[in-house]
Order: sequence, then C-alpha cells, then structure tokens
Amino acid sequence: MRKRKGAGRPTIADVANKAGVSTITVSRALRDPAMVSDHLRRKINNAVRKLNYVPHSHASALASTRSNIIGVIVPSLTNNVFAESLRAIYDAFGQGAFQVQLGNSRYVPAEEERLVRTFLGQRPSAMIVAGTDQTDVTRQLLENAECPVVQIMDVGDDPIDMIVGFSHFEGGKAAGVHLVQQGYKRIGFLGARMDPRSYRRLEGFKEALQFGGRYDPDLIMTTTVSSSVSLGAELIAQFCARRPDLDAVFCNNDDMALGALFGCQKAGLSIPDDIGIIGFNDLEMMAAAHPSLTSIRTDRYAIGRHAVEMIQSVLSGETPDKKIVDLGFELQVRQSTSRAK
Amino acid sequence: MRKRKGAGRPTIADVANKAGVSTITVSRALRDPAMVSDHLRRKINNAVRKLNYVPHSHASALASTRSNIIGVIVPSLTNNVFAESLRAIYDAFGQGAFQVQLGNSRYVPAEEERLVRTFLGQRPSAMIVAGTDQTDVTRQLLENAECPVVQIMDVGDDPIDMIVGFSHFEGGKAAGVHLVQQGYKRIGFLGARMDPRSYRRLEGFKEALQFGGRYDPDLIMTTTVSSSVSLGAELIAQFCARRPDLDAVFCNNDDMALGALFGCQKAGLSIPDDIGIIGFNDLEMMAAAHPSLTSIRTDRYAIGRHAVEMIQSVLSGETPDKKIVDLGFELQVRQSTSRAK
DNA sequence: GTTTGCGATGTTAGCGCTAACATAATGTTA
DNA sequence: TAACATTATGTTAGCGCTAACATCGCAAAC
Repeated sequence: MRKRKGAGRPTIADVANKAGVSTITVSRALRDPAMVSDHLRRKINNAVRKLNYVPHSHASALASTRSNIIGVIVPSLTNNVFAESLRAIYDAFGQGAFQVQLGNSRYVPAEEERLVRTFLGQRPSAMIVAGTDQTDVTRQLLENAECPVVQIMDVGDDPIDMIVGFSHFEGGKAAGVHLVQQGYKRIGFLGARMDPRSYRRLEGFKEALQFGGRYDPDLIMTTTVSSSVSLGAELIAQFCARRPDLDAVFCNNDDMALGALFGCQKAGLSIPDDIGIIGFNDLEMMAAAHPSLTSIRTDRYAIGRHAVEMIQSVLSGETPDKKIVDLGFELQVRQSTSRAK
Repeated sequence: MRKRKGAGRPTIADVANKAGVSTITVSRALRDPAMVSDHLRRKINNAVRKLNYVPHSHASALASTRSNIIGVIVPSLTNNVFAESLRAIYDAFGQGAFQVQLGNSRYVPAEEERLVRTFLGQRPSAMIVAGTDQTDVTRQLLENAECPVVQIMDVGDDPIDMIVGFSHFEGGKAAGVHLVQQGYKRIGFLGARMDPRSYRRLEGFKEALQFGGRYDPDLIMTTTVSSSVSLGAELIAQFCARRPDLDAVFCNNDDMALGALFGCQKAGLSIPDDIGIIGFNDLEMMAAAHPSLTSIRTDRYAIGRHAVEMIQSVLSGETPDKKIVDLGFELQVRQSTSRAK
C-alpha cells in the first residue's frame, strides 16, 4: 500500500470531519456562505478556525478549471510610470477574489515571451501587458490564451484583444509643436532608454519640427542606457557643449527633464530663457520643481483602472463598448518653456 | 456517464499520446530533460510545440505538494524605495523556476494580514514581507507558515524567521548628529506618511538633537498624508512661515527633501546657508540636484538580493549563517548641508 | 394523503499533474 | 554465463478541491 505524504496541512476533509459534514458543504460554506444553513456554517467556521485551515488555491484552481490570477507584465518596476498603472490594478483587483501576478520583462522582448508562457501556465483569468511591441510568438500565445488580454500604455489599430493608453506619436508631436510655437529655434531631443514608445514620441516630435521648419537631425541625442536624473544632467551638459546654440530640449521622460534642469542650472544657463525644457508623463515632481517643468501629462492610474474595468466587463459576460480606448494626454505648460519671446 | 469539461487545452496526456510515450516521460522531459533519452526528448518537444502545450502549474503544484511561488508583500508600489528591493527580488527569482507573487498592503496592517492569508493559500516556497510591524495574527500565520520568511527594510532582535535591513533609529540619529555637527542651531524634522519606520527615524533624530542640546519639539512637523515632492515644497513653506528661524531640516525621505529644496528656492532662501536639508534613502536624484542633496544612503537593492540569498540557502537545505542581517547605511554629505560655518 | 417543488446536503468522479513503485533494456563484473 | 548494477520508461494511485448529479426533508398544492 503506497501512500503519498501530502503537505501535512489540514485539508477540507479535516474540516468536514471536525464539523461533521461533507467536504462539499465546507467548500460551499467557504465560497458562498449563503448556500449553507446558519447552523452548519457556524460549525464549519469554528472548525476552520480551530484547525487553522487555509484553502489550497492550487487544488481549487485545478478542480474548477479556473484560477483567480490576473497576469500583469511591465518592462520596469522602478519606472514610476508603470508603478502608477500597477497601483490602479492592485487597487481594483487586490480587494476581491483575484490575485495579481506581476512580471518584469526589463524591456527585453524575449523575457516578456518567457513570462507570458509561464503566466499562461497558470491559466490566468486575464492578462495585462505593457505596450504593443510583443514578439510574434508572444502575440500568438496571447491570442490563443482564451482569456481577456489588455495591452496598456499605448494605442493602435490592431490590438491582441483590447488596448487602453494614448498615442506616443501624438504626444511627441504636441511637445514639438509647443516648442516651435514658443519661438524656440534650435530644438533638440534628449532620449535615454529608447524603447519603442520613446521612438514613437521621437517620430511625432520630428514631424512637428519638420512641419515647423526646425528639424535638425544633429540635435537628436539618444542612448539605450536607463534614464535617470543624473543621466539627464550629464547628457544635457554634453549636448550644450557640442551644440552651444541649442535653445530647447524635449526629454523622452521626466527624470531626464529634471536632470536637464539641474544640468543647466549647474552650467549657469537660465531656464526658460537660455534653454526651454519639456518632459513627458508629468510626474508629480514636475509641477513642484523650481522653475516648474512643462510636460505632457498622461493618466497612468486611469489607464490601469480602465484596463481592469474592461477585464471585469468581459469576465462578467458583457461585451465591452470599445476594444480600443485612447485616453489621450494633455500638454501642461509651465515655467520651463514660458519665456519672454 | 458524467464528464467534466476541463479547460479544453492540451494536457500532458495529449502530448504523451502524440509523442507515443507515457505521461510521466513527458513530465520528466519537461522538468529535467537529462532524465529522458535524446530520441524521445526530441519527439516530445515536437509534440509540445505542435500542440502549443503549456504545463498547468496548478496541477503540478497540487501533485508535487509544492508550489514555486515566492510571496512578497510591500506597503507601496510607487515608493521607489520598495521598487528597488523588488527589482532585486525579481532579478534573482525571475529567471529560475520561481514565480514572484506581489502584494500591496498600502501601509494598512489589516490589509497585510489579508494578503498573508491569501498568499499562504498558495503554499508558497517562501515569503518576504516589509518591516517588522505586523499584527499579532499576521505574525502567527507567518510563524506557522512552514516556509522561510524574511522581513526586509528593517532590523530587530526578534524576527519572525529571518530579517535583513538597517536600523531606522540609527539612520535618523546619524542625520541629527550631522546637522548638529555642521553647526545648525534650530533643526527641524519634516515627515510625511509617518509609518512606523519613519517614527523610528524620528526617535533616533530626537536622541541626537537632545544629546547635542538642540532639541525643540516645536520643530517637529509631521503628517500622515503620502509624501511627495509637491508636499515637501508646500510644507517647508508653511514651516518657514511659522518658524522663520528654522535653519536646517531632516526630511523623512528624499521626495520630501527634494520638495523642500524647491520650496526654499521659491522662497528665495539659499541652500545650505539659510537652511540645510538632509533626506533619507539617497535616491539617485539626490546627487544630481542643484545644489546636490545630503542624504542617508541605504542599499535597497542589496536588501532584496540578500533576502533572496537567505531564502535560497534555506530552500537548498543549508542553515543560513545569520538570521539577522544589518546592512547599515551611509551618510552622504553633499552641498545641501555643507555651509560655511 | 399523495404529489410537487425547492432548498439544503451528500456521493462520486474527475481536474492535470507527479511520487512511488514496477519493469524492461542495457551494460558490467566475476 | 549468471548475477548484478544501472538506466530508461511505464503503471498506478493519489495531491485537495469542486462539477455534476443524487437524495433527502419539508412545506405548499392538489
């Protein structure tokens, strides 16, 4: 007679035994207390407490052929932009029956593919992935996933399933248009960690400058290094050294913009008169800076919340109104680009 | 004859069938390819690819009575301090066989308790929780968890199991000592989101000031509102208005310190001569700021990495050298407290 | 008093995988 | 050549839970 050991922890059968009922009654009492009479429910709850019983979610997932897991994959944990969307997702799902499972792809598509594979192994109730730049295999895996999939932080005509975000191209364009309108002449781009979204911002920016007759390819400075405030300060110094005539710069994110501000201050340049600065995302600090920093405001929290709403509507059997949601952006003009013309 | 539907996805049996082997051989080929001959392994891999088979991790967890889940609970997703430790944890566990499951307690102990309960339902391989301020019930749950538990971001004599971090009391004290030594006379404390760790910093700070004969309870300004750069700017303005004689301030974190810098600049105060500023954690931006900001440097990434190492050593059957690891901190003196005395 | 309906509870058979043992196929040694 | 390792693969019985059907008790309806 061979026997397997199990984990030694109390099982639903132990609870049923102690309460003098069948296992299914315990199962029901825990999942939907209304299905069980007061009398038994009380006995069961007592037994649960006495045995310190914790339901085994894997067994439950297996038996019910559905897990309560929501898989979320973002490219960075330290980038505040994703943290805000994540917070929205955790706020919305954290309370209820769902478990959020988070993956960090570190901006590496192959890593993302691996994570998608792992996550699908848990037969998640839904998946949320950042961006639209998945590998073909990742896309195919998600298309076959048999669960709602939401891409966030971007928009596009051809989502895997659903998508909510904004147009990085248009955001970059708005930044360019603004700098041209402010009368800046030699307008540069400063971009670190040039991920696909940053490239789209750059494309929109280029278009705006070309239209305004201010495009100069020599004023595009990019690197694949992670963005940071220090890097922004460093690069703007190099940039100004190489092109002392530079009079405005669009940074691909706010960390770089804040760094550019500090770098210019160190060099004795006055913002916005010597150099105008505009960032992207409008993190909270931008308004507080001195001088305050112009940025393209995006609502990352709303994106996360929206993604959750779309998922919940699909999971509850409804058809979502729209599969493609563009939440847009808003130019926040502040001191750093408000010079006397 | 009743039948359950299953999820419709290919199972290990489908793969076995297609490859003409038994299920256990497939199981072995996928878990430890070396256990299976080249010949069969190739056939199995082909079948896996053709069927798009993804192993069902719940079934695996149930059958093997162990899951590959590492539960991690932090109080905030947007606070960069935790993000750094998380990144270390994901870097270390993300590659291998483990899955990180993240929870956000939002600084609410009851929420943390709920999360611990949920996580233990997955029979995790290990748990990592932030801080030492769990409820009694949470503590007890974790003590009975039958898996390694690491508390991070703090130290203490009485860990649930293991702990790695640094002393917030000593950190606060070092900040206080530094300001006294620099010759500042009316030294204040500016604290937002006063969580237990911030209180310990404040206590250390108080002790330093008392010892230096500079303690004035009227110069302690705290709020439970979330910390942010804007809030730092706002509060320092109020603080200076109420106590124009304030000549130095210890902020309970770097966001507040950066905000204080901006607030002072707006008010036309010169840093460090009119007011000295010191932050806590030494986020990357502190060195880049203009003037650069003094802070207490803590190595959050190392804390996360260390926690993972402790767990891995326990999981591989070793006994870790130490159950309590103090990684310390380091005072980073910069321009914001370096005045001509 | 029998029938019908309905809510509460029970019985049974899996969900998809792997531990534990069993066996077949091959090499190794005296 | 027999006895014995050693390795590769298979068989069987669960892991702990819940879907699907079965039954029971009781009240309302006929």
